Formats: sequence, structure tokens, C-alpha cells
Amino acid sequence: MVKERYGSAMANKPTATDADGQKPGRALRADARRNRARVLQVAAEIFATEGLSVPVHEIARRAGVGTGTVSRHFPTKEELFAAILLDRMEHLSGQADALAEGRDAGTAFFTFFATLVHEGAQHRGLAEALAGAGYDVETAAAEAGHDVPGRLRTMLGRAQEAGAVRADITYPDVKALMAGCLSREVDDTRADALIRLVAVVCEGLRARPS
Amino acid sequence: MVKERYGSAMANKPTATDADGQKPGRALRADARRNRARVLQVAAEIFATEGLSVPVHEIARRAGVGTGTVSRHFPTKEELFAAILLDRMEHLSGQADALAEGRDAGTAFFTFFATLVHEGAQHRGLAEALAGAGYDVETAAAEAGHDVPGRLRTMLGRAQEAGAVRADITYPDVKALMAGCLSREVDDTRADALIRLVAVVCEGLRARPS
DNA sequence: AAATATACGGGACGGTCATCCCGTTTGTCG
DNA sequence: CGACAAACGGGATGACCGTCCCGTATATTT
Repeated sequence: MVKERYGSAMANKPTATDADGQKPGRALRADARRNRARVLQVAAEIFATEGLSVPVHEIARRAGVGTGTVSRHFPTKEELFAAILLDRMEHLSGQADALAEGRDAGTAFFTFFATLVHEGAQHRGLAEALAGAGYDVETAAAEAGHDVPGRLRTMLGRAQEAGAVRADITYPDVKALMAGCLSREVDDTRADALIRLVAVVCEGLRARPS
Repeated sequence: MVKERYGSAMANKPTATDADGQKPGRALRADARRNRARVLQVAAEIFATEGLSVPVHEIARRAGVGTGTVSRHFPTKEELFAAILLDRMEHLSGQADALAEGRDAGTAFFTFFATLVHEGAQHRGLAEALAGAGYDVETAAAEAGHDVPGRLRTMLGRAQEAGAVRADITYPDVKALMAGCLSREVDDTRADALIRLVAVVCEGLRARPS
């Protein structure tokens, strides 16, 4: 079953983060930095393959650390979710910038759309869980300079100006269609099924001569 | 956050059900039938608007009955989910049959697709939760004579034969696209946003001259 | 109207987790 | 190499929730 309610304990807004996602005030000890990274990686993997309900104790056990270590680095489970997501955002915004230059607007948009779908397939439910807990992922990412939604929105606008995408499509429409490609309902999560779905959706989005 | 693991307590397969969803062996007392219906209705409403994590105690309280009454009618929370879903399936399969006669195959398919999306918008997550608990909704519904997926699949096949839908589309593709239109990501759940999404998807599904 | 089975209410129980705390270990700096 | 702060581990704590139970109330039957 599904638990959605969280006492939102996510109030702190770091004003800046470095590549390790930590506040500027203090340097982490070497072992601490190592453990933090390891927990982040293991958690991302486990949540992706087994769902978000895996207990924090289990994450700690499989990462080879104590539960105290996890909750010191990530005081609540949501903050762990958020850290994972921020990490992915960083990666994706880099790819977006690379795509935006060189190709025509339509190709860039459709390619980035496909990239997001495949990325999302690896981290189902993470964003939804955080949104449900009242944590605004998009804003947090934007503040860290990894504004993936903003980049997608821009690409959409350019693609529409270039006449490659239907003019009446909105950004929320695009988000919803992305989520559709990620639906759990698809029995075989293999790449080819995903690719066909993306093709259908892109076909629907494409502008065509009236 | 999300809990996905369920000790699957859903073993009993009623061999037949009547309109109230009860086994043939015994007639329910009048107050029992009333309470059952009331809980079913209230639960469907609450789960639809506030999510599946609302505690059973809360359902009982708002339905004006004791928790014992709920768990006597629906021994586990999953069985409550399943009862709600079966109720909707019954409704939908009727609509499908009405659509199947009279119109051309393409129109019937696209119309039923839209109907399912709008219905699904009212009951987000229910099907997923049950599937995650190992409960096969489709089979249960089919045994009760309300095989909605089967009807959709048939309509898809006919629409493809009639040349109205791309031939390479599979049934799982259609299910996934449906789920996409139902995505939580859509901020405004108003009807017009949904309608535009459905339009985009149908456009993508439509067969076009090569 | 009395008798009886059926259903009701809601408190109790047990299990699961996220989070906190504190005695112990270990990196870091002089 | 010694001292101190930082970080570690993992058990304790408390909250939440699904399910069960049983004394009480009420529909049904004769």
C-alpha cells in the first residue's frame, strides 16, 4: 500500500551547494565524505530497483554503515530522496546544455525528452514522493543551478517557434506525457518498449501541415 | 513516502458474485448491506481525493461506523481496494459494450480510451497498489464478467484492422499511454488539460499514410 | 413479543519504521 | 605522537496503523 503523508521536515534551504551537496560552512572529514557518497549511491540503486519503501535501516546495512551515519548525513528519509534527485538533476542539466547547441531546436527537444524518459525509468516515483511531501524539487534544483525543467521548457518553446512541435502544447502536457512513458503498467520495462512509447508520443507532439 | 510491500492476504477467489459483490452462500442483514455500501462509497471518495494512505480508522470514522465494521466487510485494506475497483469495472464494461455497437471501430476505440482516462483520473493509484500487492485485478474482474481490459484490447484490434490505429501499437503501449494522461504531474487536473492530453496521444496513435 | 443469530463499535495488540542518542572509534592538526 | 573534535554504530524510543476480539445492540424469525 501507499503512504503519502509526511510530516514535512524539509524546511532548510541551503543558499549554496558544492558538488558534494554540502553547505559551505564546514569541510567534511575524509571518511564522512566517503560514507556520504557511498550511502547516496547505494540508496539510489536500491530505491530504483526495489521501490522507495525499503527501510532506512536496510539502506544502511547494505551500504555497510550504521543507521546513525545515514541519518546524520540525511536527517530524514525525504532529504535522502532529495539528495539523490539533486544529483541526477546535475547530471541531466549538463546533458541538456550539450544538446541545446549544434542541433536544430526540434531534434534537441525530442532527444532531451527521450533522455528524460530513460533517466526517469531508473528512478520511478522519487519525484512524486517528494512532491507529495511538499518538497519543491524544481525550485531546489534551480537554486543549485541545475534547472532541468527550465531547460526543457526553453527547448519546448524553441521547438515550437521552429515549427517542429504543435503550438498548443503546454509544458505541463509534456511533463504528463513523460510520466506516461514511465508508467508501471508496462510489463516489460525493456528499452524497446520504452522507445516505441516515446516514438508514439513524439509523433503526437509533432506539428503537421493543416 | 511510499510503502509497496504487502503480505498478500488476497487468496480467496469467490466463484461468483452478485451486484453487491458478496458470495452466494448467505444473505446479508439489511443494516449490514447498507453499511457495506456506505463504506465502499465513502472509501472510494476519500481514496480518490486524498490518496490511498488514509488510515482505515479514518475511513470508518468518516463513514460513521466502527473500525470493526469495516474490517468485517473487507478483512484487509487490499480487499477494500479490490472491491472499489470491481465496482468501477462493472460500470465501465457496460459503457464499453454500449460503445462497441453502432460506431465505427476507430471512433469506438478512441472514445473508450478517453472514457477510461477520465475514469482513471478519479481513482489514481488504486490499480497500481493492488498490482503491487500481487492481486490480479484483471483476472478477478474478468471472472465477474467485467473484463474491461479485454474489451479495450478487442477494440484496439478492430480499430487497427479498420486502419484507424497504427499497426505496431500493442496493448501494453495503450495502457502506458493511458497512465500518462493520468499523471500526477499535471498541476491542473481540470478537464480541459486532460482533454488536450488525450488528443495528443490519440493523434500519435492514429495511422497515417506513409 | 421473545429468542437467536448477526452485526456493530471501538479499544487492544503486535509489528514496522523513522529518528534520536550516547558510548566508542578514528581522522586531523599541532 | 598525543590530544581533541568529528564521525561512527546500532540499540532505544515513540508513533502509526492494520487487524483482531468481545461485550453490546439490533434485525430477523417464529
